[in-house]
Amino acid sequence: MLDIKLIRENPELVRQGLLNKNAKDIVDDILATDEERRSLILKTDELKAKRNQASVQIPQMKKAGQDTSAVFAEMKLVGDQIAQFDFQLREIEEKIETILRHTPNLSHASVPVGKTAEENVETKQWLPDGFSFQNDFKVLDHIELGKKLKILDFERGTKISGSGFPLYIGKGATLERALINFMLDYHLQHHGYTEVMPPILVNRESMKGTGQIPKMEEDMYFVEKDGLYPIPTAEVPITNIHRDEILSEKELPIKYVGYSPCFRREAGSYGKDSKGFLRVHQFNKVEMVKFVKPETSYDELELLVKDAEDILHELNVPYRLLLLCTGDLSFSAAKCYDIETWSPAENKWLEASSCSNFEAFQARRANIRFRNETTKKPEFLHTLNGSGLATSRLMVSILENNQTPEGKIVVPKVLQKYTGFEIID
RNA sequence: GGAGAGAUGGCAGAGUGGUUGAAUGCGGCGGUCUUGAAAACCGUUAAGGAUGUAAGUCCUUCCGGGGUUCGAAUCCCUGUCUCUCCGCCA
Repeated sequence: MLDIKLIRENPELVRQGLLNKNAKDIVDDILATDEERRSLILKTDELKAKRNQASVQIPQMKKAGQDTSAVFAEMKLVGDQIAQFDFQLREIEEKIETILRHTPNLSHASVPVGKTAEENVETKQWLPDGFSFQNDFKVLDHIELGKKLKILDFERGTKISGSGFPLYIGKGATLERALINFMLDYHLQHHGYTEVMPPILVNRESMKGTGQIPKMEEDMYFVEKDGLYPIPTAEVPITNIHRDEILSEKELPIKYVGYSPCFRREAGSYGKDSKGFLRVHQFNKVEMVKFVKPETSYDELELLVKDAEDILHELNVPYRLLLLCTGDLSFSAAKCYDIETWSPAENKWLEASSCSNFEAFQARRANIRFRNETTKKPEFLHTLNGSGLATSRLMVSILENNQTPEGKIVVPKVLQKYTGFEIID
């Protein structure tokens, strides 16, 4: 959520920021409504002060044996008026709230201005030793490999649940589990995170806190009977760990890493890019979430990206780093790097991680603060998160890049102690 | 799922209609004492909003929503959550 004070004090800055993010310009609407709100507050506060004064006087009058009926009559009227103004005020505040909740975060000054993904900036490409974009043999895609080696069964997954629900079998399931464990362990041992295993059904407040709701409500699964949402990412429960809390400055930064399955409806995306693992309704992800002091959040973002990259170095997976342009940034993000891994069969880069700084946007929505030791006042902290990483697309790259001309898969060295086997054949 | 109890400040915990934004304890912060620390003692310590250059002034908030009343932490209705017992159960 944007800070209404920022809109009040820097309307043109906000206007330009929203334009950069391809978002609706809500500035004038907000300013007018806010004006209305404040004048109403002025009126009600005055009446309430009057009522409070009477409340002090009445007991005194009673004690003195004076007649209070005139005051009662007057205060009755005052009370009715207060009720009326309060009702109006609530409507206005709801209006402001609704607008703000539907308004995306502004991007950071270092983010390139652009309309679409075309204008994202590739900032880095990392290729393993001996890697080549050309192969001397015909590479199979992950679906063919999965079928041939009996490690992935998309047809049966469809039978069990529907399309987009992959079934891992045999060494495929083991490899997936190995990958998750390796990533978790690596972040714990090398990057100083605290492991969490969060609930994977969350309530509406939590979904609002991180910004999936109301804007992206249609893309979310929903268990109507209990009012719970299967999480689209562990970012939701993990960020909400500290919802409505005031943390001490000493505790920061707090860094959590956690594995969870992720559920996304994302309807209306069939055909292109939707086969196999490329777009699924359920996938596994190791997620990193940080709660940090505002002045450190951009340094922490760079570290977060590095943490994700380290995993790919260890796995020896070719990847590139993209700095998203303003128009391609997600709703809540102020700055975001995507990490894309190479798929030789698709002959393209696949997004496997997204590392974002949300600044105070989520913290304001979820009311996550820390007490500034100098001023002694609570302030909104900054939240960040990044996939470290999502397994499904990463699995595409691992399978395809590690296949032999005979169609076998060589398990990456670092995963072997987790899988217990070196080759899938 | 059934029955009962409860939800108050950073935490614990009083308060059952009128200077109660809220006793008390703990914790935090500042000070006295001390070479320093601890202990002891003294003081201080909620959040949000409106207004104002500021000092300040005012308003709101005792789980959420609604009601009764001149006035609600306190009474009534309702929702949510927590705990205890029973049932079911990986």
